[in-house]
Amino acid sequence: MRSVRKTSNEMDGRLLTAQRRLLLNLVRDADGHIDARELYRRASSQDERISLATVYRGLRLFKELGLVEERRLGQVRCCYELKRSVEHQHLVCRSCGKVIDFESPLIGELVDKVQREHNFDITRAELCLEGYCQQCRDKTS
Amino acid sequence: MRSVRKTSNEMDGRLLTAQRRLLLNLVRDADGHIDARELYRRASSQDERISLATVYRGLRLFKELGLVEERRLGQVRCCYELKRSVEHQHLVCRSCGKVIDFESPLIGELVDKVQREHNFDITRAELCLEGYCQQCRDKTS
DNA sequence: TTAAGTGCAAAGGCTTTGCAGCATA
DNA sequence: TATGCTGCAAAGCCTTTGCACTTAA
Repeated sequence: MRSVRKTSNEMDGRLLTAQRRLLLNLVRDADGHIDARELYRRASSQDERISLATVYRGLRLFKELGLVEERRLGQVRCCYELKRSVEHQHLVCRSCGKVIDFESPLIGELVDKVQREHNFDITRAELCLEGYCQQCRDKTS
Repeated sequence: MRSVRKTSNEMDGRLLTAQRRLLLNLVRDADGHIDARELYRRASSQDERISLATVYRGLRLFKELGLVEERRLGQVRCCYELKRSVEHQHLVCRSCGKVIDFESPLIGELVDKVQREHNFDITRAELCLEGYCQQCRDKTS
């Protein structure tokens, strides 16, 4: 196994091994919305010896380091995506499964308001809107 | 097994058996935010012969009939609650696990805006805010 | 040399399913 | 009687863990 010098302190003293680098790259390339199983499938095609345990351990580490975020889309399983600087939310088509990212200042307003009204210190806001996209509506009508 | 005449068409031709009535009552009494395991625990204390399979089958049926809603709070497991007429969202304390329901007109505004901008027909909005409540902040400071 | 990371297989949760028996219409 | 519902146990997922081996500092 070859490991790679960590680029900065982003790995916080942990090793950026070949497996972890591969996983991070795949999460990045997936542009959000990849789940553990699919990540394993893609990783296997580039490194057939990688194990599912390594995928799960990697994802947990990335979460802990704040590199990757875990989100739930609709009622399905967890998806992972690279953490970005701008907060965003998800819009999911219940028919074709397409996921659209969006952001809105209304979320911030809402968070502020709820914080004040309920005396909470809010650290995370996760909104998932579900419905049907234009194309899917066209198909069924 | 004793079953009960369905009160209206809310069971849509399905039987409102003693088990299902018990489960619905328990979900109602829990006032939202009960998970399958806890529901089974409480149901068992009133009917020790009830099985976990019946709980899961009941919950699935209630969901299909639109009597009960399944929600995810934070990154933990699914919770179930009676469907209410007014849409509401959840605020969860990461420390003590307390769940507060809230509603806000900003959600509706946001949904409208996203619908227009992305040409979606939005059928469901699920927002989960996480953070720390006043009491938990007081304790740790 | 020591600590960390990996693959493999086994074990853990949670949830669903097959089946035989029971209850209800 | 025919259909639907139940309990039980087994099986299915997804995820975590124990262990021996490998790698990197």
